[in-house]
Amino acid sequence: MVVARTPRERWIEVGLQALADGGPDAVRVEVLAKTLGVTKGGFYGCFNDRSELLEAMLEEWERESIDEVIDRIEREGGHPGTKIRRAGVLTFSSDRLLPIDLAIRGWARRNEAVAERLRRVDNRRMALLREMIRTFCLDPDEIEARSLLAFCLAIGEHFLAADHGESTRAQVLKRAADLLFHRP
Amino acid sequence: MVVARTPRERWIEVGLQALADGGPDAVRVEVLAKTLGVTKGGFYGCFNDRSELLEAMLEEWERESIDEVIDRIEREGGHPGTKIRRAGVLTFSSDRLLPIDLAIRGWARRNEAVAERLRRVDNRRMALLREMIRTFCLDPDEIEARSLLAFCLAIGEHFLAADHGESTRAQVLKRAADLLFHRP
DNA sequence: CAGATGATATACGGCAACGTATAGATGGAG
DNA sequence: CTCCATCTATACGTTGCCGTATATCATCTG
Repeated sequence: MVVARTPRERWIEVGLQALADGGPDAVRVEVLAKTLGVTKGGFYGCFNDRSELLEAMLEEWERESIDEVIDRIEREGGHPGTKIRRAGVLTFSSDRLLPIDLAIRGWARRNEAVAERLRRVDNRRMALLREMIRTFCLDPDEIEARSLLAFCLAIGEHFLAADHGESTRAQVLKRAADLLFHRP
Repeated sequence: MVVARTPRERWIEVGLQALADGGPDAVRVEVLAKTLGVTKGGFYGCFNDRSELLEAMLEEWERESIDEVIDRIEREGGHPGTKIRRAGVLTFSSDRLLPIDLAIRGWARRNEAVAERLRRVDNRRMALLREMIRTFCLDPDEIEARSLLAFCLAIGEHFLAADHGESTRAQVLKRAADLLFHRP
């Protein structure tokens, strides 16, 4: 068995990078090949076509977003507050995962299969948020509302262009998080 | 002077529709022509090239989003709560403007010129939110935090795929809005 | 009614990307 | 060292789209 010089995983890796930088339409086989310093020759040995790469990219993203992040924080355990904070750091502070995450959210609006995967990942994350907020809030409806607010803040922040006068975005985010995560 | 059968505005209109449906990469001159039931012949009489159409689309969107929505609610006046509610209805409940708005947000992440326009529009909207929240909240930092939360909720909601158990998204949104818009 | 004017259709060349076919290179097995 | 399996480079045909050039067609004007 001759080893692949450019294995499947590398195509997926640069594919996710291209997705993060330019959306799904920027994931072009020949462009990825150039990025890797090869031609597309080997690509069609790993994948039947471009759509199969897109599928594999989503698979990998879902795996990294759930298996790696969530399973890892569950394994390390700790107080719910610690856990959700660690989950936030692992996904939304990751220079790697965050741009991919945002790109996939835009993609999901136009593609039901992508939306389905996103739903699985988002439901896991919402479960963590609820768990954390339940530690200081009793009303289930309010738990749900605060969880949605927190999630929307984490995501929506990156889709907003507004300024905040003297304050920085980080300062306003901090204050907003305080409102959500402290007993009313 | 012979009238244009397909004037500039119609290209912009179907362009915005294509943008809403498939993002900026879906705005293809020949595709729009087919949508309009014509060929691209007349297109290059209205625009020098495709990028000029994209520019004009953004111009039109900014105009509709600010001049029409904001100026209109300012003119009609009323209590800040009434105004911001009317503004929300006019933009975020619009089957026309909302999908364009969301598409532009994704686009802005990859294009500085688009981000600049979005900033102008978002700053106007944030100003309305602050004005409303100031009616029941005194702390300027908290006003800013609540405004950001409200805006992120309105936008982020559409980029989230999570479910809410027995509740509907609309119910959770209602409760979340109550948390933000009522005196602490 | 016959140009003239201006909008649109048609035809063209070019480019970028897809997917296929084939030839060549490379590493492991004997 | 040689051969074979397998991966990759190259070349090709096709498609979709851009932008240009030119022909055609509709409408206004005299």
